[in-house]
Amino acid sequence: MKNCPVRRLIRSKQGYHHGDLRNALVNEGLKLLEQDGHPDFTLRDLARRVGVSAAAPYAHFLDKNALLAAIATAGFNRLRAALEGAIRNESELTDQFLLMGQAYVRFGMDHPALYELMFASEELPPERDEYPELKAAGQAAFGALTGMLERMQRQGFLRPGDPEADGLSVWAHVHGLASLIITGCLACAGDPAPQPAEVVRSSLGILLSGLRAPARAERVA
Amino acid sequence: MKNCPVRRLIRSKQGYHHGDLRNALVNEGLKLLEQDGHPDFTLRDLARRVGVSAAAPYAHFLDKNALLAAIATAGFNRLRAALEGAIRNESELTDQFLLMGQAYVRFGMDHPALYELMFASEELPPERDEYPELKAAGQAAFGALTGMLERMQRQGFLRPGDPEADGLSVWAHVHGLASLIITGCLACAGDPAPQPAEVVRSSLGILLSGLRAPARAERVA
DNA sequence: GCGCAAACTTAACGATGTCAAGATTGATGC
DNA sequence: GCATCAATCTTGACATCGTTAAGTTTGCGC
Repeated sequence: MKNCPVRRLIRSKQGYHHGDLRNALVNEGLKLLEQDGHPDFTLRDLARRVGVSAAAPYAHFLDKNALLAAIATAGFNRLRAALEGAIRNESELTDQFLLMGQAYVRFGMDHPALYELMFASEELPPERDEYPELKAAGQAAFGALTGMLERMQRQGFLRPGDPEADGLSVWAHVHGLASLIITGCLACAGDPAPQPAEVVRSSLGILLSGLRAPARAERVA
Repeated sequence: MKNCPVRRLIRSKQGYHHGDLRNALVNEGLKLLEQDGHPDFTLRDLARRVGVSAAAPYAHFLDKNALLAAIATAGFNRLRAALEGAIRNESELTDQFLLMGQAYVRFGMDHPALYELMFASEELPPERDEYPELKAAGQAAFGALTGMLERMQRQGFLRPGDPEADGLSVWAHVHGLASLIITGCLACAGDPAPQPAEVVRSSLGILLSGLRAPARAERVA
């Protein structure tokens, strides 16, 4: 970002100074998550792949956790893009709920390691305020959900309600689906193992019914 | 289990042989998860607390992962007990859905570290067949959900359907809620931060509406 | 062109999971 | 009652990890 690191990278290729190590680490981290499917990689290995020493990352990240937070931030940005892309050029507002829900779960299935990292509170502490960019990226992705819900409510495809509250329901639902699928729990829940795509479709159908039905009075305290 | 380890424990207190190290490790692990709130503890520290050397656990567990699987198994047993206990002595079938759903999420909130471990696929590999007892305990907990749904369907409180398919929807939903709360994502999703109990109640209400509504024809392929 | 601060390397530290080798013990067969 | 054996535990070691301190290299502003 600052001082045009790309130019420096081109100029001094493979010199003592890498030039754009920060982005290189994040990108290589994303690549590494993609290829071996589990979110526990080694800082040393990552540095090795980028071609720097094991201590070099500490010039750009306070911690290994800070690097993980940067990778997770990139993950939330990609998730938001996936959600928005799923309903782009889709004029039928009715279908957008299922399309976006399916896109969410598919993102988790396609990038399980990245997805797990994004929601791992072991490494990324629950006080996500520690990483403002991560928090903002997560909120932006969530905004794609609530935005879609708000449009559907306004057009009468859903019962009127607080888009943020309903968004949390939808988020929890699709996140739960993705998480159960990734952790292999869904495969244990039936014999024969349920088909993920089928479970997602029927499950989203149930939730959509609930979001269409008029809000009912609470029954249980 | 075999050879009545408890009697041996009483007899030879603190000798060279511990007597019931396997259970002691699991129980101390549960206690450790409870007290420091994050699921990454050290095998050496656990052994230290139980009063044995760092290598002693390897007489009872192939791996650190195998020990974690045993702890997670105990966690699923406790979860099932919590779910069943939530609707015990509850004659009103109508309320059981919300009661059990709330009990599920509360279990996650009350035991975040244990809950995270139970669903961490980093340590516990997605092929959970590797740990048959863990798989069985998870299925049993899931059975508490489907059993409740089946009773409600039979009594006409829910629209008829496949209890297992509906159970997966409910499981995904409450798991998603618990996971978002534990990881701190829910706290980031609003300003001011939404109250977990309130989100859970309204969210379960929406899902319940969907499970009551007659199944609709699919609209989207 | 000089100097300085940022970006890197090397070397080391403590801690971790794990293993091989040996010590200790309870239980079993005679 | 005693030797034996397998299970259980300890000791000591190994490679690897995240992280830090100290020194080296380099680009950039003056």
